[in-house]
Amino acid sequence: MSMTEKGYLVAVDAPLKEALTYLPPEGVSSLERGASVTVPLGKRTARGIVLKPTDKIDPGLALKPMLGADHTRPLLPPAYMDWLEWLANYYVHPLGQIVETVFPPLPKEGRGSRKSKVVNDDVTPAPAPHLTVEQSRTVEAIQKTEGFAVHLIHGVTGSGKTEVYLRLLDSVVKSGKQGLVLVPEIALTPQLIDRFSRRFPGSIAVLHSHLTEREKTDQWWSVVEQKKKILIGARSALFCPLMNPGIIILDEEHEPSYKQDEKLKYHARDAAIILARNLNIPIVLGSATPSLESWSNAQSGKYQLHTMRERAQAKSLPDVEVIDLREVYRQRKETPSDLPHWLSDTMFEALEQTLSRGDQAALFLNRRGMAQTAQCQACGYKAECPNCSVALTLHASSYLVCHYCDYSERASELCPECKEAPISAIGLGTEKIEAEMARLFPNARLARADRDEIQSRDDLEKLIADFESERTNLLIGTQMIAKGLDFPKLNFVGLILADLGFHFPDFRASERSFQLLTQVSGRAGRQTSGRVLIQTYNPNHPSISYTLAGDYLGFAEQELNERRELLYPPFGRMALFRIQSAQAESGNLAGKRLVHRAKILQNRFEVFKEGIQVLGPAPAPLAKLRGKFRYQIIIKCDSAQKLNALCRQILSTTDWIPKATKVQVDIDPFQMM
DNA sequence: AGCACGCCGACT
DNA sequence: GTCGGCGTGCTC
Repeated sequence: MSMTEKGYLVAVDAPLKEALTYLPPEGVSSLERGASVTVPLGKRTARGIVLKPTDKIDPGLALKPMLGADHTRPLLPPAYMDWLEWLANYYVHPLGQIVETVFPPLPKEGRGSRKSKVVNDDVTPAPAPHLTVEQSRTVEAIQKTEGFAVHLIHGVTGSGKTEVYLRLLDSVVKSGKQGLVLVPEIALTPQLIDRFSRRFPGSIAVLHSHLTEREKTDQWWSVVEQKKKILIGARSALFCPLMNPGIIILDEEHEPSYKQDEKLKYHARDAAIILARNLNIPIVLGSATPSLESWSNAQSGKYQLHTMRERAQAKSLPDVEVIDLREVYRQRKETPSDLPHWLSDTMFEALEQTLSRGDQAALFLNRRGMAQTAQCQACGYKAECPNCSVALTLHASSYLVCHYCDYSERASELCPECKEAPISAIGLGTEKIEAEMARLFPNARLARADRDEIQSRDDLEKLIADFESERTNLLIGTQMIAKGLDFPKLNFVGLILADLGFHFPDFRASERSFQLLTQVSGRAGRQTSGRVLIQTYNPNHPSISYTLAGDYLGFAEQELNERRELLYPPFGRMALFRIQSAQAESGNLAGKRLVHRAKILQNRFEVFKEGIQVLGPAPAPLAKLRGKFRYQIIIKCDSAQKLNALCRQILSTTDWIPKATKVQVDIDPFQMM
C-alpha cells in the first residue's frame, strides 16, 4: 500500500496548549474523532482523544505512533467533542485535561453488579400529583418548543418548580430519551434523590463529588449504557455523556456554586447552555431570584420566560421586620445596655420568647470570605471606590483599597458622612456570636454551622439531624444554613448584620444579598407562621426594600441600571487575571507587564481599540496567601469574543512572566477574591 | 501532570 | 564524597 503518512491530532492528558500529532497505532488505518487512545509522551504513556486527521506535519518533527486505541472507553459523540473544544477555547484551558474529566476514575467493573446504595431504589412509587394552572401552563409552553431552546422559570419559593421538572422528565423518559438534572451540591440531599426515585423507580443515577471512585464509575456507566434514564448531579455531572439526550434541567441557576473556581473555571449554567445547543435539546433554568445575566437574556427574548407567582400549597409567609442598628446605636449612647452592639433588644427578646416557648431559632451572618471591610457604626456609611462602585477594603487598618482598580485612600478618623463615630472594621464572626449567645442564654442548646465547624457532607447532615430531633435548639451559622431551613419548630430566624453582604468587595454584592434575603424571607416559617428579623445599618438599601416588597422585577431593573454604566455583566464581560508569586516584586512586575501587553495589543489591532478597559494591577483581596503574594488584573470588555481573543493573545507567550510566578485567567469570574 | 536534569545542603 | 531537596523545562 502506498499511502502518504497520515497523522492525527490528539488531545493528550497533559497541560499542553496545543494538541499533539501522532501516527495511527500499528496496523490501524483510520481513527474516528472522539476515540480514546494511549500515546507515548516523553518517557511515559498518556491517555488522549482523537480530534481529527491532519496533513500539515512539521517536517522537522519525528512523529511517534500511538500505542493503541482504548476500546474500553466509548466513542465520544461529535456534539460532546465540539462542546469540549468550546470549553477549552472559551475558558483558555488545555483541552487534553478537560477531556479526561469526561471519563470515570476507575475501569468499568468487569463482572457482577454490586448493590449500590447511591440511590435508594427501595421506595414506594409516588403517583404524579395534579398540577396547578401555572404548573401546567409552564409544562405545556416548554413542551411546545422543538430542538434547542433556553427556558427560564422564574418561580417564587414554593411555587412547585420541581413538579414541573418531573413532568418534563416524564415525557422525555416516555419517548425513550435521557434527562440531566443539575442542582447545587448542597441541595443534592437523600430527600431530593428519593423524591425523584419515587417517581422514576429504578431509573435514577446520581453523580457528585462526595461519591467514592467506585460509585462514580458505576453511576457513570449506568448512564452511558442507558440503564438509567435520569441523571441527577452537581455541576460535574454535566461531563457525563448522555448518549440519547432529551433535556437538561438546571435548578437554582443563580447559585454561585455552579462556577468552578479552580482548574477549568467553567460556569455549569453557561456550559450547559452550549451543550444543549450542540445536542439540539431544550434546557430549563429555574430560580426564585434569577441571576441578572439570565434575567436580561429573558428580557431580550433570547430565553423564554415562564413566571410562576403562586405558592402551590397555601402556606403563610413569615413576618419580616427590619431593625435599624443606627437607631440602636443612638439609643444605647443614652441608655447603655449590656447587650453587644450587634444585638438589638428586639432580637434579644425574640430569641428569649422563642426559646422559652420550646421552639427553635436560627441566627446567621452572611459572611463570605474574610476581606476586612469598614463601616460607620452610627450611620452605616461605607467607603466605595469612585471608579468601580464596589466596597473598599481595609488594609493595615488605615488604608482603604479597591481590589478592582487599585484606587486607595486614607481611612478617615471620623465618618465623613455623619462625623459622629469612627469608621471601624467589621470584626464579627460566628464564633463571637456563639460565645455571646452561650453567655446570654446559658440553657440554650447551641449548634454552629460554618466552614470551620462543618467540613464534610456528613457533618452537615449530622447538624441538620440534631436540629430536626431538637437535640439542639439555637443554630448559628453563615449562609450555608440558609438553604433547607425547613423545620416545623423553627419559628424565628435572625440575620445579624445584612451589611456584611453589601460591603463585600464585589460588583455582585447587592445581587447576592437580595437572593439571600429573599431566600430567608420565603423559607422560615414554611409550616407555621414564623418571624424573621433583619438587622442593618442600611435599612434603605435596595436589597432590603425590594425583598420586603417581594419585588424581584424592581430590584433587577435598578441593579441593571447600575451595571450598565460601569460595563459590568450582563452588559460587559470580564476576565480576571490572577498572579501569584513568592516575591512581591516579581508578582508586581508580572502585573505591570501584563497590563503593558494588553495596551500594546490594543494599539496594534483595530478590534481591541474600543470597548476594552484594563484595571489594575491591584493587590488581591487576600493579598498574601500561603506565603504567596497575590495580585489581580481585571479586563472589562463589551463583547465576549473580543475579550476571549485578547486574553488568548496575552497568554500566547510566557517569556514575559518572571520566574516563580504564576499567571492564570478566570473568564466570567464569580468569586472576585 | 509526570519525569528528567541540575545545582546546593546534611548524612553514612 | 553522594543522597535528595525542589526549581525549571519539555512532552508530537
